[in-house]
Amino acid sequence: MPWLLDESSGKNLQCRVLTRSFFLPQPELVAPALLGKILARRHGNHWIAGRIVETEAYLGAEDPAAHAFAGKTPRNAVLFGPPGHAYVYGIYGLHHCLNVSCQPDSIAGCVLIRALEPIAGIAAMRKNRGVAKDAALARIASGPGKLCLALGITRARDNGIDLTAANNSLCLLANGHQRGEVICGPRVGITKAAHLPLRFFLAENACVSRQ
DNA sequence: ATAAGGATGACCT
DNA sequence: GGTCATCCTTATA
Repeated sequence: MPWLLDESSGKNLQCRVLTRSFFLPQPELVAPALLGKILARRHGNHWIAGRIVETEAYLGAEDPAAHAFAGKTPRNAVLFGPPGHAYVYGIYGLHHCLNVSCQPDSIAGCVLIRALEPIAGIAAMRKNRGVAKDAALARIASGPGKLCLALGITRARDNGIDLTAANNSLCLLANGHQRGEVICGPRVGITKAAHLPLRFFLAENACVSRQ
């Protein structure tokens, strides 16, 4: 049971790792459920962590915008594996994006983590991003590429990691935090199936990737 | 062997 | 709001 120091409130947060069954339902159910949960990177005894404030659901064969749509390939194999694992891919040659696999083994589906509200290791996040020591908190991890850079997430290091094991260097945690109102809307940056309301974010949260 | 095209972010106006 | 930097996977020949 990890404890995280919330650097904003000064309080210690007792957390539990999310279970495999959390990720068993369809992505459109898991995506909103992940809002308010914590994505944590551990280097030995040191934690970098943030609360998830924005997600998107990507389905399987019925979703033309999903990487799994064209079938299983070496790149997207994690999506067809067991739930609760990290699918990390490079985009535009410049950025990485982090997804969590959903649904039972052999059924594709995932949730894209799009934005975090920094909780712990905030100085390290700023350093990883290459921004000033006093750069705005709300802009540190307010996008899928930004949060991967802030937490040092890459395909080479993290693709396929089990996010439901607290001992792993990357994992997903929950604490008793009560999240705010969830808003649903169209996904960002895609051209296919762009009308589907599969993006979820916390209302009036400054850390989402756009208003 | 080669070509096409992204689930983005930073910086400019 | 527009431009551009720039890499890897995939499909086709």
